[in-house]
Amino acid sequence: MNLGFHKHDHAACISEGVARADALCVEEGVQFTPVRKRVLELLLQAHRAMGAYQILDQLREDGFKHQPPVAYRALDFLVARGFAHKIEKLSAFIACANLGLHHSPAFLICRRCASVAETRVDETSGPLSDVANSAGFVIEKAVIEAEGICPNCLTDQPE
Amino acid sequence: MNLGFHKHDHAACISEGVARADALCVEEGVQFTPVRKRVLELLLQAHRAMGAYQILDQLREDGFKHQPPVAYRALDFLVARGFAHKIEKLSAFIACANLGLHHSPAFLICRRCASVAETRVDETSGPLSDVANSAGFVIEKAVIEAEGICPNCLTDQPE
DNA sequence: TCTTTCTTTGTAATATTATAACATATTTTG
DNA sequence: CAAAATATGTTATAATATTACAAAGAAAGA
Repeated sequence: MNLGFHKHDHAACISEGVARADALCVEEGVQFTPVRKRVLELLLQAHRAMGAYQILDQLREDGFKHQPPVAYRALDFLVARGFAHKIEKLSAFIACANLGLHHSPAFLICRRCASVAETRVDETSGPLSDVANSAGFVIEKAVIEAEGICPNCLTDQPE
Repeated sequence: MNLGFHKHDHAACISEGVARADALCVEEGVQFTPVRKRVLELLLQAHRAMGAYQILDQLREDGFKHQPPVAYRALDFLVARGFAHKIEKLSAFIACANLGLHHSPAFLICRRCASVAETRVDETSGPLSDVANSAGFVIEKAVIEAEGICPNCLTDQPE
């Protein structure tokens, strides 16, 4: 699986992501407004987790309005539709790497270079679901965030 | 597995928890100071996730000093030793349910009654480790927090 | 088209969570 | 005891997030 720990055609990945989100918004009959689009672009461009206030700074530079709710609203929209995810551990946001696929994301966060890779886990099976099922707990959403060292940082230098 | 979604001898669970932490601190040669002990007691007593400022309020009532660092330091201490855990999704803290056992905790968070159950998952196997291993990512710590509805709230009433 | 309704945006104020920095006190170690 | 390490007291502030309400814009029905 492509975990994002390598180089790729980044310009294409931005435009494709935006296009896909655009199409999904049309399908669902929701408005992909300029701020929302711009925030998704910023996240795709950054290709890393960004804090809401970092996004806000960028929006200001772009001439958008820049009070906190502007960023949080756009982020809420993107997260609600699965176009972006919130990394709880970092209080930050990242563009979805599998835009359009309904999925349950899991993240590998490098504590050295702060890169974040998105992967998927099976929600319906696995140890967590087993425990939940036997306890009678109904899981609706799972936050799965692993911290450690990414392959690049492992080989680069000793810590 | 006891997931905490039922009644139990709570007084005993508090005193046992504190005693176990006390013993572990002696073993490791670290100081289980009054604030640290009191914060663990509060968490055990509450039997739910508490925010740092909630803890701070309790400390104030107990006559402890109550600037934010007082709570955060005690919590850092407890978390570092596995006596308590931080629930990232809630920005809150909870006493460890398996105090003394080295383990990788996972949580089931009820979005209706806000109860939090701690369980364990195997760190070394499972889908997440598989993905990490094949990508060459070394996992050091995993945040696993499932949100949903607990058995009590499921049976209690419709949502 | 009109007008009603729903959704989105603008803005100010504030709430919540968390840390930095530095002085002082206490405990442990040699 | 002196030195070093650890823990606490305190002020200030940083970083993250939400509430509340007014205004603007888009969508839907008559």
